[in-house]
Amino acid sequence: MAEYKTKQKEELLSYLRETGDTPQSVEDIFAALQKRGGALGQSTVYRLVKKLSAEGTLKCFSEDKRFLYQLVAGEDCHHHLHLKCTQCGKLLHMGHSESERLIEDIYGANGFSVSEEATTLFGCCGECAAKTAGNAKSTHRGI
Amino acid sequence: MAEYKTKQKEELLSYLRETGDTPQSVEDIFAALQKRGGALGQSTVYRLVKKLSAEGTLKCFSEDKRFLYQLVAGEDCHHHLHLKCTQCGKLLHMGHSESERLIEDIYGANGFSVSEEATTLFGCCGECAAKTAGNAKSTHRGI
DNA sequence: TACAAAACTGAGAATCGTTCTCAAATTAGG
DNA sequence: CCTAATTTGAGAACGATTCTCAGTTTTGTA
Repeated sequence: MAEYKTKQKEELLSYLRETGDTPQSVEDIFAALQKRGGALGQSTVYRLVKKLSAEGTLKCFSEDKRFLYQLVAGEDCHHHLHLKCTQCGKLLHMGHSESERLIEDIYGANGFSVSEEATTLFGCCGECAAKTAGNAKSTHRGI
Repeated sequence: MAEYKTKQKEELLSYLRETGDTPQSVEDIFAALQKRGGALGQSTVYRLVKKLSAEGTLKCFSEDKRFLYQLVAGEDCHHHLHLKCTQCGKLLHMGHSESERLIEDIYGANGFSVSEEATTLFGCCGECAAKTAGNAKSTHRGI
């Protein structure tokens, strides 16, 4: 008896499946689910989102002062690092073996075990680099 | 008349110069400056830290639920990636050349340019790994 | 040196995202 | 079914940050 299956969790996942690559705040999720029938309480959304992130099912990003969540597509998806483009929002997936190698290198050099679930590398994807070949727009918040 | 020079700002910068590589929360800064004579108000610390970040004088990154600030010392400090231990909170600095190599590898494999300023790698440092040699306690917050 | 406008400060109130609490409801195994 | 483990939800609590506004400091100018 480790984990129960609830309709609230299904609703939440279903919604995040629809929104796909667009990271959602708890407020977004709560409001959207309120509108369609399946209303979950706020606390529940916070709890689920937190739990699913810890499991690696969701990725969590901080935006200004709150957190955004997005479904990590695919099954084996928490066995590699993710690359998040800060311009278009796209989430790229590093290869499994590439991730492993990188993490081992870092461990070798620093004795530090990078967590694949907790880490996201931010930067600029190839397409965006091609498009915006000059005008970078920076918010002051570092991350 | 664009900018006035105040002793509060000097105090703050002086403190951050001392703490150097250890990122400080507003609370840290406020408490420390309180202890020594030069007490600035909280609001002032918040204001200064925000302004200085916007100017690029400070680097700001998020830890759990609040922001930490550190002086962008010289040319070196923003030219490497950071490793953040989610257990003890320590911030390790990757070597400059190691960072570069890693970023180049990723670029080669994915066409993605990792931003050193925006990225922090989360995980577990050697000491903590030694201590808690079994019961891994993960916080969910990715960033 | 005096003056006034502009910028800065600080104490406390307000805001707002998130977590906590706890009783009630739901789920799964026996 | 029965019962224990787990999840839910409403609202209170919390805590980091921002706002407000009257008073102070800084700076350019006369």
